[in-house]
Amino acid sequence: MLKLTRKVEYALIALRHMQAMKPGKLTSAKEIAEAYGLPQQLLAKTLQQMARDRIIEAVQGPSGGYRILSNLDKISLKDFFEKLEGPLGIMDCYFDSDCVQIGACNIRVPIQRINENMRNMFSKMSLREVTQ
Amino acid sequence: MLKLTRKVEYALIALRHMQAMKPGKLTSAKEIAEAYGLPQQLLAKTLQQMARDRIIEAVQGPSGGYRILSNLDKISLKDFFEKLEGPLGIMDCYFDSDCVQIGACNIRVPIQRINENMRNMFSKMSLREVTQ
DNA sequence: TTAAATACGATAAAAATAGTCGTATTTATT
DNA sequence: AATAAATACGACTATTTTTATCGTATTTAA
Repeated sequence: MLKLTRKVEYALIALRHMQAMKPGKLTSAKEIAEAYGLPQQLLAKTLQQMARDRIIEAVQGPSGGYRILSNLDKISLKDFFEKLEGPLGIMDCYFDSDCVQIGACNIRVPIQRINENMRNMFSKMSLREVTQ
Repeated sequence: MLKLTRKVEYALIALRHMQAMKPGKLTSAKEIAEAYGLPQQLLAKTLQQMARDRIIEAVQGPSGGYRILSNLDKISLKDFFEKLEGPLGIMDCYFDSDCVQIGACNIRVPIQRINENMRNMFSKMSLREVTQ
C-alpha cells in the first residue's frame, strides 16, 4: 500500500549511479543493470523515458549511454513521480471522473485533502535529496 | 502509484456513514453497501477487520450491525492504514529484508528518508479529519 | 423455529505490474 | 563499407496483487 513501482525504483537507482560519476561521463543501461542486478530491458525503457522527459540525456551508438541533463535540485519528487507514472494521488477520483459513485460518494472531499498533503509533501522534496 | 486500496476506501466510506448517524445507532453492511453501491461481502470483511481492531463495534444477530467504538480523534491515519494494510512505506525494503539487492542497492537510505516523511505526515492526520 | 445479521476461510476473477522478445535505428571503430 | 555495441520502442507474456465471490458457520431478535 502506497508503494512505488519498480520503474521509479530503477530510475532512482540509475540516477544515483549517474550522479556518483564524473560529470559528463556516460553510463549504459547494461552497466547499471549488471551493477545492481536489474532487468536490463526494463531499466532501459525507464532510462529512455527519462531521456524523453529531459531528465537525462541519451547518446546513441557504441560507447553511447546516458548522463544526467537536468539540475536535480530543480526537479521535485512530485514532478519526477508524475513524469514517470502520471498524476500523483491517493485515489483515482482525484483526476478520474468516471467513478460510478458520482453523487453517492461521501469521502471525495476528505480524500482530496489527503491528496493535497501528499502532493505538497513531494513538492517540497527535490530529486537531488534522494539521489545524493 | 501511491494508491489507497479499495479496502481502505470502503472503510472510510463506512466510517463516514456511521459518523453521520445518531450516536449508538447501528448500521448493517447491507445498508452501507446499498447506499454507496459497494460489494457487500467485501465491505463486510473490511468492517469485520475494523471490529477486530476495535475501531468499530459489531453486534450480531438480526437487527445487528456496526457502530463506531473508538474516538476517531485519537487514531492517526498512519495507524488506521497500518491496521488495515500493514506497514506503511513507499517500498518494501523498509520492512522486508529479503531484497536481493542487499549490498548493491544504493537508494535504501534515501528511500527510508521518504518513508519517514510519509509516516510522519500520516501520523499528524487523525481519522476524524477524514470522516467528519 | 426462523430469519437476518455477523464471521471467515477458500477460491475465482480482474487488473495492474513486471519482464521479455523482436526489430529498427544510430554511430564509433575497424 | 562492414561490424558491433549501444539506444528506441511496440507488442506480447508472465507474474503478482487486488478485488470480488462462494459457501458455510455462528449469533440472536422476533
